[in-house]
Amino acid sequence: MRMHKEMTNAEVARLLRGVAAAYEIKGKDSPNTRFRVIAYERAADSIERSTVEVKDLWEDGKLGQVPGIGTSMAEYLDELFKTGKVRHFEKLLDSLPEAMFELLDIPGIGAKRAYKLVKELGITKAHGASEKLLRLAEKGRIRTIEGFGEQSEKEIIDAIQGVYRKTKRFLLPFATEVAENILEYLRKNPRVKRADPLGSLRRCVSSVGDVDISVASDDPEEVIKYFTAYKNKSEVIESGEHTASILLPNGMQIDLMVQPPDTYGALLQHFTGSKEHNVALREYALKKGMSLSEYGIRFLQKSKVQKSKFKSQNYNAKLKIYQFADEKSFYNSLGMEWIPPELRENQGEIEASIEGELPSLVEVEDIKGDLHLHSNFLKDTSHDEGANSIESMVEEADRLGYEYLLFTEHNPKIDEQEEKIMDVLRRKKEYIDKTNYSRENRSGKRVRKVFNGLEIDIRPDGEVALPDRAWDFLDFAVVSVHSSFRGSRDKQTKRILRGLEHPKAKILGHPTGRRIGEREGIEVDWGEVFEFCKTNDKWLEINSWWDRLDLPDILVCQAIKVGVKLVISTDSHATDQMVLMRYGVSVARRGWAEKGDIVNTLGYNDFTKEVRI
DNA sequence: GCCGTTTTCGGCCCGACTGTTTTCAGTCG
Repeated sequence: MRMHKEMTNAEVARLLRGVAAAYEIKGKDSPNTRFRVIAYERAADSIERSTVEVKDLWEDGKLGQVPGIGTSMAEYLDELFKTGKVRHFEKLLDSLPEAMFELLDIPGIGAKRAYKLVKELGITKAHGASEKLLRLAEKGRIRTIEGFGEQSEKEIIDAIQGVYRKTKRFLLPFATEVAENILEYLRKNPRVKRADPLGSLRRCVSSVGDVDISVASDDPEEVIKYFTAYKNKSEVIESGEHTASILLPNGMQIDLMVQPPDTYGALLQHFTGSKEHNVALREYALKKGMSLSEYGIRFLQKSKVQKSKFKSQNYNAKLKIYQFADEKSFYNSLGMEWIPPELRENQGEIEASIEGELPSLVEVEDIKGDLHLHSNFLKDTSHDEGANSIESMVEEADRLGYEYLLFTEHNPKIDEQEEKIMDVLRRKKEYIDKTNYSRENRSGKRVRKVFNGLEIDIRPDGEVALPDRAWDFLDFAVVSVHSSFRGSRDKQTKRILRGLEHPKAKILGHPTGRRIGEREGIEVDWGEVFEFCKTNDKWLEINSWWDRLDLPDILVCQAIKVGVKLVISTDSHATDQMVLMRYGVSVARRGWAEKGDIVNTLGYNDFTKEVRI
């Protein structure tokens, strides 16, 4: 396995997984090996999930912040980043065939099987090891190895071929919409008592692999029959007693699980995850003498918990397990508050829940205005024009119950003559002033204000793409990066801070610039940007656009800790996109945001005080 | 090797599935 100084998180994680595999094979005799392997795997998971580069943390002397990295691991990483290698790891890895490590990527093959396959089949070249394995499998060579058979040979073939196929992930808004159609269909059946999304979809992770759904019903057979009869499917993959899977024409797999209403709570809890949340929850319960599973809670003999708390619960004497109809009673029985699914990532929510200090998360209903809207009023803008009129977007805002809006068409192309730019912006201001006047008086019931803004490019050097005197036409504006996404952290940080210089540059739009599945965002010293925003009253946007969802949840969490104010906006380019606000809200919730952290939850009067215009 | 609301020592999540197994090992989520 290659090591070098500039290792990314993914590479470090891969290295640690390799070390875990090596220990699994070499340390058979030592009783502690099992846990050492787990420790390395946990550290790898933790590093892979971290949005901050571990190398940067190391430079700042903050390696200890990463969960799962203790004194030994920190010393090894220190050696790795300093010298480009870890002698201890090299010694361990060099004594094993290099080819086995590539096989670890194949589902169903772990350390032991990878080692055995490579040894028995004499695969020596590390590069292309899985292709070689595939060819040998197709020749029927694997079934001859002790511990393998025809079945496992076939599985290995499927798995290797599948590696190159099954990588597709779906964006949250898309998966949610598909799932909701199916949930709606299921709920129409009178035998369905409850139907819920599970897994990453329920936790509102920004992209999801497959869609899992659970149903509470006393008649699983009937529900499965009904589910597999869903019209908009391309095939039924599997249909059993309690579970079934269908495939949709777009390639999305929908897995269904049916359970009786009495035991539905533990099931919902278990399959909502995350894995890390569940592991931490079970470890906590274990210390109190309780064992948790998808079936309920079982008491260990040494348990000191008062079982009186459980009196109201269903006790299944045969299975010796307490069963739960809903999640709330499950968590409550552990002495905890119910934890919103968005928080279940083992990021401190368990501790907060025990202390009764869970945040009161922001909700869609709290939002009082949309601050990023593209109408079709301006032509020849630097990027996409909106599809609909200001009027139609204002009508939609009324329907959504908003009290104010900010129109933020892209700035006019900068190479136009300055007088021309001034002209169109003057016309827009006059139009909005006029419209507001008539609407406020006519409505009678509620004041609704339309603010005049723009979304202005921050150019590579940090200058904004607008003539200085044009700012006078605007109430306040969004500034955003739309180009030059590479570039050093230092340069990009300076660029952002300069872009926010003007007092009316109030909001930093889609701050990282990422497009999920397309490109990474810009590299920025977020700590510095957060401090700047806090001191200078700038707001960071959580953009609800389906493949942006930007700020990402983890940065939301960090920003809030510093005390930075955020806004949630849709970046709508058409009227029917304004309902996408819920996805921005879900990002905020995953970042532990409360109503008070989000500026556009303020009513009109408080908002104008906050924006100071 | 990590970690602390019983612990700085002594623990370490839980169950399903699969295969080659006559009682368990490996892998996964």
